[in-house]
Amino acid sequence: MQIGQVATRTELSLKTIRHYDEVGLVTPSARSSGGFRLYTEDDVQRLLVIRRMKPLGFSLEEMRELLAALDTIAGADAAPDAVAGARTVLAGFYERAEDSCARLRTQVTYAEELTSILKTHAG
Amino acid sequence: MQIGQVATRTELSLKTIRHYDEVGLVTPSARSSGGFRLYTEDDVQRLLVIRRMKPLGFSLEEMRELLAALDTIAGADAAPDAVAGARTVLAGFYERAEDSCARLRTQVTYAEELTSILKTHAG
DNA sequence: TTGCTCCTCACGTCACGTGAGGTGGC
DNA sequence: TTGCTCCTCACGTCACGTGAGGTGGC
Repeated sequence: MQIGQVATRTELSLKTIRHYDEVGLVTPSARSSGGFRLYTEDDVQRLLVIRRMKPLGFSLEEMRELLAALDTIAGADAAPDAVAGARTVLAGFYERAEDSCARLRTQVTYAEELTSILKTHAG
Repeated sequence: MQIGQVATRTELSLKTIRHYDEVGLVTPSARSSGGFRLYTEDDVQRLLVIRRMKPLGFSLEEMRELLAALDTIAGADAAPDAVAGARTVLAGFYERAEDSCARLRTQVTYAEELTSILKTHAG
């Protein structure tokens, strides 16, 4: 799948998808002979997970760590030590994710309040 | 009120508050003879409104417009034309605010899903 | 006078956006 | 060959963050 189709499916911009490649967050599984990025279905799924993860406020580098830890746990060939380390990493992210959820819920409340204020004044 | 106290009350950083001054979003009502920024209670309220407005995803420039429009409508000395214009501006922002609210609600759902995934894997 | 707060540059950063100029591929 | 998609620089942008070096004010 070429980058344009991926952009349509994920609703991310071409530049964002290229940026994620540059920083090593989502590297296309292959390149065409002419250098075109070629994405698999799994690559697209990874981009969709990232898109959903964005509101949690992690940096791209942190999301890379988080996804790597999830991959380690999911992988059947991981060493027990690595799996334990990954679980510890995820525990840290879980704490932060809980905080982010709380913050997001507060933000929704505020956003709704302000929206209703705008409604009463809009003409 | 000095900037430090304002930062404590609003939970914004000193640099953020200074930045809002630089771009003309919230200008302190006065300066001390030595150049210290001095904020009134109204200034702080304005900062708090901005803080609540941030999740709606407007740029600082747009927030400036929005607050100016609200001021125009609230002001008793505004010309009818100006008030009508302000209402039109607010109507536009209201549309966008509704979209942002919908987006935020979706994001909360996603964030909660991901958080529960992290919980099941964290150790 | 000491200590804490504040000031203004100036440069850095994060996550992209925006062209410029060129090439791939059906 | 045409037209659309894609490529890599390189620089810009938005909303701040980070020191550096200096000063205000109780």
